[in-house]
Amino acid sequence: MEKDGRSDVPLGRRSPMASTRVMVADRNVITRVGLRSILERNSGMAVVAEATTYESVIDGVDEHGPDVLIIDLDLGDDTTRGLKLCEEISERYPATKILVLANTLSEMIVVEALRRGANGYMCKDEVKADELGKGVKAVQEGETVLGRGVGSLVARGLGSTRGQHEHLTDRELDVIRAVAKGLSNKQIAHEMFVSESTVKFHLQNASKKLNAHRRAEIVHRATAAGLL
Amino acid sequence: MEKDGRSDVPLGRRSPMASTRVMVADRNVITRVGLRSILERNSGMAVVAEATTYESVIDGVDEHGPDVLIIDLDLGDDTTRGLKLCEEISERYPATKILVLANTLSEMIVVEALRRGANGYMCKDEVKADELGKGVKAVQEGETVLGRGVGSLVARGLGSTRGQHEHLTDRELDVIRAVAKGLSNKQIAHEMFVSESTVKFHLQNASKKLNAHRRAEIVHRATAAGLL
DNA sequence: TAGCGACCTAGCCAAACGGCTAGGTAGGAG
DNA sequence: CTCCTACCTAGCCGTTTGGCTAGGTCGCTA
Repeated sequence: MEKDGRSDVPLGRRSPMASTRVMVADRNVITRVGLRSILERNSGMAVVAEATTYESVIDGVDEHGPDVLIIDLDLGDDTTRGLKLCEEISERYPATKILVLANTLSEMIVVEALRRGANGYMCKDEVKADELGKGVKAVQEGETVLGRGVGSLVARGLGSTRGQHEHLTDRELDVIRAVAKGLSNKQIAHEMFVSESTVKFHLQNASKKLNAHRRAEIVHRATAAGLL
Repeated sequence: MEKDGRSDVPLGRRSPMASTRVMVADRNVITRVGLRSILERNSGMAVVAEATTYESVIDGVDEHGPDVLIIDLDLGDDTTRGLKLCEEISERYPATKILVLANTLSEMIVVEALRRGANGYMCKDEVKADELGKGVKAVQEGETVLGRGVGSLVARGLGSTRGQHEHLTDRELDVIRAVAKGLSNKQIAHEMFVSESTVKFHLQNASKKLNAHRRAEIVHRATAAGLL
């Protein structure tokens, strides 16, 4: 990506009267440019900063104090960091509203993001152009926005499971990643310097949290949830 | 998406002298707008058509006969259809070059796409803005373009495995999908109206093709390859 | 006609897994 | 201090796997 992972930009040449100052955090250039086009051209907003790495998001928010931060939680190889970022920003910069713009739709990620301070959640592949501007405006005004498909997903999840998946621990994630590589419990134990029993223990716990009963399913669900 | 999955657009108001006419097929509005911005603004190209579904791609190519088709193979829930599309277009419309623009990077998909007539392969998250224009121009001129990371991926794959993964059969895919759901061989057998032996048979074959040794790894690899 | 690929079936055996019970430690929060 | 969480370990037992060999039928193509 960009040399320092961040790029400042002259603000709103298209809309000098822009009422909303937004910052975009996404590793994908095409998406950044697309968002800028859509928001500046149609909604009279100004994209005042961009970021492509976890590190640079905070800096950007601090420097430019945007009204809304549009962020793809997956800025590296660990979506968990994106969630932590939500938490940090919503605490330290409450004036900046957060609109998550995700590639994939995972109930777990949605509720986690919302719980940690995100004000909205939309899915890139579902959203229409005009919904973006409306969504940004809505979160800026304090509303909580759930894009197409997201709302029903959450509702379905709450109804069926009463919202307990209480996120996997670091250790459990480690084990799952090893399982995905095709390792046996014995091999994983050796790799992690613990006993085979411990590996089975973590796997059992992960099974319950993910509501899976076989390691293949665990891998599948964890992948779908973007935890891998 | 759009009502009919396709939207024609007035061509190249920014560059009346546009030398390259490109068509964009991607379900994601943001990406479509972003590509348009990048290509028309910086490279003097014209995006003459867009498509968001498999069905509408052929129509678009047929009507507009673009020089280059930029396509995300994942236009629905079955990447395989994207591959078939490559084949069909490269056969029926040899004048239109195909540049695949993928979200994820999978050696298997890359070589399959190239084998079926794609002229280039780039990864959305890796590509830089200026590389897009250059890439489009290059494929238009008959070159084969592999974006950042793609080239080394393919090279690594060819060197290590001599390029044989000879794609999974329908049946194997069915079994793998069932495995991902956490079903046992017995359950899968019952669901597919075959014997448990058959399930094991397909799984064994899939294992060899994917170079995996445990079902969890099979699921993981198949997922990574976008076959799920 | 022979050959090939995709599909289906059977049986064997050691290894791996899942599900459980029943312990243990260390650190943080109330 | 006590509760709670994350972490670690042990053993048991029935089931499920992985890997193998050795067959079979279709339908297509050379």
